[in-house]
Amino acid sequence: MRIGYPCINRSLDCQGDRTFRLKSYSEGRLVEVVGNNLACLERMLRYNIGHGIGFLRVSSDVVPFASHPVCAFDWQAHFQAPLRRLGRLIRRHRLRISMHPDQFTLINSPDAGIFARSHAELRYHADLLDGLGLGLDAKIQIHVGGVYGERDAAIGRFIERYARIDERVRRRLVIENDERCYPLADCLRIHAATGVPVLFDVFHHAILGDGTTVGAALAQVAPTWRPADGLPMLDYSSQKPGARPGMHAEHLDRADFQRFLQASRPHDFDVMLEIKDKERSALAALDAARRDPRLVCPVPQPPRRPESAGKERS
DNA sequence: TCTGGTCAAGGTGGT
DNA sequence: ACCACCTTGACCAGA
Repeated sequence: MRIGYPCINRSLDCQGDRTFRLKSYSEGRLVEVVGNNLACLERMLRYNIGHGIGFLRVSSDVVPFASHPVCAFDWQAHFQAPLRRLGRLIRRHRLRISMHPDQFTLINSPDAGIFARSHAELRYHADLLDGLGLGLDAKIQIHVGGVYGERDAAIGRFIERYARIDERVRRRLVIENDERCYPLADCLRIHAATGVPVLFDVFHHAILGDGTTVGAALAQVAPTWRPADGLPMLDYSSQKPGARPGMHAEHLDRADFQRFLQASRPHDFDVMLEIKDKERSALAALDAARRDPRLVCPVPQPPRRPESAGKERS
């Protein structure tokens, strides 16, 4: 079990998801922002290594407009060296990486144009993970999509479209149960038809589920991940007190997290904390899990010769 | 320099 | 048909 947080580290004075307006798109601007985002990603990775955080969701905004027609720039070639370097850092410390394209990525839309744009967006995510040189355990998680008034047809369309997606996307793609449209049971049904692994969202399941316990749900989800996919990934959050059901908490609810750790035994997985205060909750979760035999932390920084110690950080 | 309206993309659910 | 919400900060035009 590794523990992680999504996209942003609030303790650092850098943002790895900086973007700009489409209207002000230029190659110069793109290069500047991507350079910034990669530098900040490196700082997040080093922070995580230093703090025992083994799992990170990389922001979809690392390369703004990457899947938009306006972007004709070969960013993969231009940033090949830094991408490779970050990838080596990730692999050396056995960090787990995921990405989560946003809600506009809908492969089951009846609109062929929306599917095409979503496919392009997924290719970008795969390009970034490939560019980092990461193994197939680095996943891209999406939701099933919309219902469009006909669930069965919408699920059928997902299955059809999945077969048409590029292999280099498909081998990284996983689907996640959501809190409005598609509960775990639907995801498992889609898995049975396609083989796509199912990423279990504990909080969504509590809102839109059939009452299956966490333990029983994990027993169903675990076999959907093949060995090459790595450990199953999970999303965990808890309810923001007093807010509309479904709102993510500001801080880790330690007691709830410990109940989750208890209930999830003996299954092993990597858990992503979808909680607003990001790395602070990850640190609290690490502390809450410190006696859990499943917990693994990044391999500590190997000792370095003094003259090379400063180089990689510059 | 400051401020607030606005930002690529879609779908759901309420009125 | 239309709007708020999801989620979120920060970009950037205009004062």
